Amino acid sequence: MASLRASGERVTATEEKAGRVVDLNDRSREIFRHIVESYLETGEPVGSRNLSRHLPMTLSPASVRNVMSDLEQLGLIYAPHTSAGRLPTHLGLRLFVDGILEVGDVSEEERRRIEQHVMVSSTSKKVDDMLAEASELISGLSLCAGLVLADKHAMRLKHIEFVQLEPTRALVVLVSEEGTVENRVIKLPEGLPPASLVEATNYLNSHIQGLT
DNA sequence: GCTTAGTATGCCACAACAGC
DNA sequence: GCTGTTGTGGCATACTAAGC
Repeated sequence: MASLRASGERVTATEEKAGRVVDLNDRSREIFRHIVESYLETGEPVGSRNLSRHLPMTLSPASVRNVMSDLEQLGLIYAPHTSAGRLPTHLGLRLFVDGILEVGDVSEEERRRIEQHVMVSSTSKKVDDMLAEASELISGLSLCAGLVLADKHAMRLKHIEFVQLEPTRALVVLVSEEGTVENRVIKLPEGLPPASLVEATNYLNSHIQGLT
């Protein structure tokens, strides 16, 4: 399985597959990129039909399936079951992230553009808008997917809300003083009366303001 | 629990195109 | 003209979710 480098160092099966990925044509790369990006966005399997609709080039679902089949053989994607779409494998995600990291150093010009853009944005916009714009800017400069994370340690709470989804699940909505909103789904103890959530909401809102 | 609709894949046949 | 490659469409099948 493992081949040998010129230096005699062994190449793992993973590295070997990664090398074969380089041989993929632009279309296969584009499809792989869409699968990973869609997965990162929704967490759901990506189907050939949906993919064919959203691809920049015109390809039928069957053609997309053929490419998907190649990507599956390379171990980059897999199907959770026969009638589901495809998900990126650990190897696929690894290669995708490596691809992002290997875009290269940011040039002085690019750095200046980013800083200038963020400075302008920060004076007039909400954090969510700034993050979206920063992601767009990075994506534009790198020609890859852009991923931007905000520092959550500094988030100071302004308001909290519990929304019961099911008897044992609730959605927690956290609003920060900066205006950012975060959602979390939590498990509830069985038999918890709905009034308890209202009580918890009122209690927390009177005690958490300004806390991290 | 059963039925139905929607969506997905695999397989096959066919068409278009390029290379010989 | 023949052959191989690539792309497309159609059909059968599988699975999930929703409705009854």
